[in-house]
Amino acid sequence: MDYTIKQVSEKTKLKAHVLRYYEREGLLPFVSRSESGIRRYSEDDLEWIGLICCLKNTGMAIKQIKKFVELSMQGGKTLKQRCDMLAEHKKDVEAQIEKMQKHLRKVEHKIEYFTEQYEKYKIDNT
Amino acid sequence: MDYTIKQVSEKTKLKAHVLRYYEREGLLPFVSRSESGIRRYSEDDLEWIGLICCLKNTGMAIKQIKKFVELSMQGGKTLKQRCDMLAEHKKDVEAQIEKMQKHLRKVEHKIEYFTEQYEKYKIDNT
DNA sequence: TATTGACTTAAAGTTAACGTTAAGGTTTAC
DNA sequence: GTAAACCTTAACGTTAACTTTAAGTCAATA
Repeated sequence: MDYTIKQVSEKTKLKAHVLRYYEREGLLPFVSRSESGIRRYSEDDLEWIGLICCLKNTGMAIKQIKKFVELSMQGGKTLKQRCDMLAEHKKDVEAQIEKMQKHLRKVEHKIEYFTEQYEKYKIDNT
Repeated sequence: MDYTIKQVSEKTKLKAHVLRYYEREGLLPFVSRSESGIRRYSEDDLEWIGLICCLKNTGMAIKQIKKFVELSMQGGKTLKQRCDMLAEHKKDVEAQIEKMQKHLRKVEHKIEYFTEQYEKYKIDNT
C-alpha cells in the first residue's frame, strides 16, 4: 500500500513541490520509485515525514534535519548521537516556549492597559 | 537623558543597522534627531522598541507592526483598533505555544524510544 | 487519437529580514 | 588639532525556505 506524491501531499499538507524540494535537500533519501521513476511513499515514509515536519515546525533548520536523517540511515551505531541531537533540540524548544510565554504576558499587559485607556477615552469623548 | 543609536543597540541587542532599517520600514517614526541630524532615542522610545521586539519575536511581520505603530501615532481614536489587533495576536501566540507543546511531546517520545533502542543496541553489541 | 492531467527535472524567481559595503560627515579623547 | 570612533545615506548582497516556470515524459480517458 504505497502512496503517490499527491496522496502524501494531501495527508501531510505539504505541497508536492515541497516534498520534491525536501527530497532534493536530502531530507527524504528513503523514498523509492516505481519502474518509470515515479515516487512511491510507504507507510514508514509517512511516519518519517511526520517527524520531519515536527522538527521543522519547532524551528530546526533543514540542514540540521538532513544531518539527523543521514545519521538514521546509518543504523543503530548512531542511536546515541541521534538521542543527543533530539535532547539538544528539546532544550531549544522548551526555551522557545518559555520565551513565547514571557512575550505573551507582555502582550496581555498591553491589552489590559489599552482597554483601560479606551474606557477613559470613551468617557472623555461623550 | 537621550540615547545614541549605539547605546540603544547595546540595550536592545538590536544592531545599529537594524534600528535604522526598522526606522526606514516605518516602525520607529517617533525617533527624533539632533540639530546635526543624529538620532536621539528617549526613554519612551526604548519602551516602544521593547514592544516592537516583543511583537516581532512572537512572529508578527514587520508590515503588521508598522500598521500598529501607525495607528498608535493617530492617538486615542485608534485605541479600540489597537486592542483588537493585540487580542488577535494574543490568540495567535497562544496557538503557536500549543502547537509547540504538542511537537515537544513528540520529540520527547522519540527520545524515549531512541533511548530504549540504544539500550538494546548496546546489549546486542557487547 | 488526441487531449487531459499527473508525473519528471532543472533552473530561475520570490519573500522576509536582515547584512555589508561604499563614500563621506561629525564629535570626542588626548 | 588630528586621529579614532562615532555618525549618515544609498544601494547592493545574503540566507532560508519555498514557489514558479519551462520543457518534457507517461498513462488513462473521451
